[in-house]
Amino acid sequence: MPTPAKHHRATGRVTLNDVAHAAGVSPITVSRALRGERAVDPALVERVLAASDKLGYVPDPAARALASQRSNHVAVLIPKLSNNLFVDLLDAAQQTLRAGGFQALVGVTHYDDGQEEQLLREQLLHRPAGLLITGLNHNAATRALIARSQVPCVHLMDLPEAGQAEPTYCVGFRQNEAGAALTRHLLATGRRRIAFAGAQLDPRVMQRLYGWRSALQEAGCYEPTLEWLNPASSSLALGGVMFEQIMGQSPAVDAIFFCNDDLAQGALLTALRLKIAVPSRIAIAGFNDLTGSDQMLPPLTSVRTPRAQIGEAGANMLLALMRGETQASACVDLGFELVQRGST
Amino acid sequence: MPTPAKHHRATGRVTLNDVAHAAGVSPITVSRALRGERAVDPALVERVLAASDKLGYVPDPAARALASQRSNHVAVLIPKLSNNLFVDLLDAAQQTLRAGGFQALVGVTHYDDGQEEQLLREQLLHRPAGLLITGLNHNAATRALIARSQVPCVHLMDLPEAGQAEPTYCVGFRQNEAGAALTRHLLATGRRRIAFAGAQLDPRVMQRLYGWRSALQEAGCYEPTLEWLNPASSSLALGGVMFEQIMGQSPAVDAIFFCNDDLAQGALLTALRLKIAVPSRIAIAGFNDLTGSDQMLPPLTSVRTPRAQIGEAGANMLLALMRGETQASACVDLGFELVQRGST
DNA sequence: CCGGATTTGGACAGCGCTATCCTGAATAGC
DNA sequence: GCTATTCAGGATAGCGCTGTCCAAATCCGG
Repeated sequence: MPTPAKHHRATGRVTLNDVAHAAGVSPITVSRALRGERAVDPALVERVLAASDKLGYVPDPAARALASQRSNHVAVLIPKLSNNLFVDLLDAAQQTLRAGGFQALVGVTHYDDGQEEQLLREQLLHRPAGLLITGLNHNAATRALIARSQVPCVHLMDLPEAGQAEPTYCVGFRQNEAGAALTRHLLATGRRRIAFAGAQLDPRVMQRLYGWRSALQEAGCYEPTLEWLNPASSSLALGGVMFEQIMGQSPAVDAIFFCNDDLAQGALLTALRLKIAVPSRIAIAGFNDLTGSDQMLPPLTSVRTPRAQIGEAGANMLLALMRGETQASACVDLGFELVQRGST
Repeated sequence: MPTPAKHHRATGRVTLNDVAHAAGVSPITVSRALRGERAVDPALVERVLAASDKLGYVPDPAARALASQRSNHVAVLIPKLSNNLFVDLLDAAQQTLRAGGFQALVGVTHYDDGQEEQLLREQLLHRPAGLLITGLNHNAATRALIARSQVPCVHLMDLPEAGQAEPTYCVGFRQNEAGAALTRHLLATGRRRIAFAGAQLDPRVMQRLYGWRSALQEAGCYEPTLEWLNPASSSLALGGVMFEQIMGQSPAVDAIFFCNDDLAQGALLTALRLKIAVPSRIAIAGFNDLTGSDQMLPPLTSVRTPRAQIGEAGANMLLALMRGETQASACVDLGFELVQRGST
C-alpha cells in the first residue's frame, strides 16, 4: 500500500517533521538546530543533522518564506543586458549571492524609471531578503518603496556627491573623477580641443561628462560645442556615426572622449575605414575597458572600472546586512584605473 | 489604536480574506474568481475584482507556492554570460516569461555538467513551474532530475539529430546545417583549403564542426590538419592567437571558419595589424553575427542565428506547456541566415 | 540551601493560500 | 412530475515552516 490518500494532499517531500521523528525531538528543535537559531544542545544538534542527512531533508523555501515573511531571494536591478558592463556586474553579484545561499532575481529596467518602479514592486511581492540596485538616481516612488519595504538595499556603481543626501549603502567609484582623470590624461598628451561623446545619457554618463567639463575648465579649454550628446543606446555602430559627425562638423577637435568603450571601438573602426590616423591626427579614448578594447587597432585607451569587484563587494555587503550586521562604512569606493594604450 | 497585537504576528498585508469580506463572499470564491479557476458567477467576479482593486490586493507568491506546490518561477539555465549569444537569449526569454506572469531564475552553468546538475537541483527546490535549458546534452543525473521532477521543460538552441532519441520539447536550429551552409559558401567563392577554428568545444561548436566536415568531404577538400580546436573560452584575444597560429603553421590555408564571431573579430583585427589582406589573401568567416561584426574591417561574413527568437519562442512554448496545453510540434526549427559581407 | 535570573526544549497557532469534499440549487431526462 | 445529473459556492483542512509564549531545568549569589 503506497499512499493512504486519506483526505488531504500528501506531497512526497521529506519534511521537518520527518526529521524530528527520526531524531526523536520536536520539529521546532530541528528548525532551530538547522538554522543555528537560539542555543541547542550540541548532542541534539548532532542527532538532528544525522537524521536530516540520512533522510535527505531540504527545507521548503516557500513554507519558510510564508512563515518567516522572508525569502532567500535577492532582487537585482540593472539597466541593460546589452551593455557588457552590467553583465559583468550581474555575473559577479549573482555568483556571490549564490555562494551565500541566496537566489538572485534579475530585473532589467531598460533605463526607464517607470519600469524600474514596476519591477521593484513585483519583486517586493516575493519578500526579497535584500536588494541590489544600480545607481543612486531613482524616482520618488521607487525610493519610497525601498524605504517602506524595510529590505536591506545596496546601491551599485555610483557614489553620492559630498554633501548629497546619500542613501545608506553603496559600492562604486566616482564617475566624475574618472572622467576628469581621463580628460587630464588627454590634456597631458598635449590635446586641447577634447570632445566628449556621450550616448544613453544615464546618470553615470552625465557624471563623466561633469568630470570632463571640470577638467577642461581647469585647463581653460572648455567650450560647449565640444559636447556631443546622443540619447540613443550606446553601440559600436553609433560610435562610428558620432565619430564621423564630430570629424565632419568640428575638424579642429584633436581628441574624443567616448563615454563607453563600444562607442570608442566603433569610432576606431570608422577611423581605420576613413584612414584617419589615430592618435596622430586625433586621439580616441573610451571608458570601462570592455572586452576587445585591448585588441583594437590601435589599442584603446580607457578607464578600467571595477565592475566585477563592485558586484562582488556589493553582494557581500548585502549579505552582511541581511545577517543583521550593521556595517560601519556605508560607502565603498573601489576606484578606477587609467589604462593608457596606443589610441592616445 | 494601530494594531491589536493579540497573540500572533500580523503582517500589514492585504489578504484574500480581506477581499472576501469586502466583496461579501467566501475566500475560496475570491481565489477562484481571480485565477479564473472553475466557473464563477460573472456578477461575483466583478464584485471581487472591484474589491480587490480597491484594497490593492496582490496574492502572496509564497503562500500560493506552498498551497499549490507550484511557484511562478521558471528556472533558466545558460552556459555563460560572457558570450553575448546567451545574453540575447536570456534577455528575450526573461522578458517573455515576465509578460506571462513568471519570474526567471537564472543559472549559469559555465559549460560544466556538474554545475548544471547542482544548479538544477537547487532550482527544483523552488518548485519552478517550468524549465528552460540550453542544449540537449546533459548528464544522466540531470536528465533524471528533469524527468522525475515532472516540470515542463523546453530545450533551447539545439535540435535533435534525426533518429536521435529526442527530448520532448525544443526550439533552435540545426547547427550542423548552418556550419555546412557557411562552408559551402566559402567553397562557392573558390576557397579550397578551409580551416575550422573552434574554441570552447561545447556540443553546438562540435555540430558546426561536423557540418563543416561534411561539406568539405562532399567537395573532396577535407583534411584533418585543417581542424584547429582549442578548449579555452572563446574571446577576441584567442581569435587573434589562433589566427596567427594557423597562418604560421598552415600557410596554404585560404579561408578560416571561426566557430564564433568574437574569434573571427579578433582574427580580423590581427590580420589588420599584420597587414594580411582579407579576403584576398585569406577569407574569414564567423558565426552568430554578434554585435560589431558588421562594423569590422572588412565587415565579417557570418551566420545570423535567431537567438532572441529562440528565447522568445522557447518561453512561449513553455508558457503554453505550463498552462497545460499539449503542443503538437515538439521541435521548432527557427533556421538561420547566411550573412555575406566583405571578409569572404 | 533558597529565591530570582537565565537557559533551553516544546506546545501552539498561525503565515496566506488552495485542494478536496460537500451541499444545495439549477438543469436535464424520460 | 420525479429522479439523475450537472453546476457553482462554501466549509474544512492543511501545504511546511517559524514566531511567540510557556514551563521545566539549570545556574547563581548570599
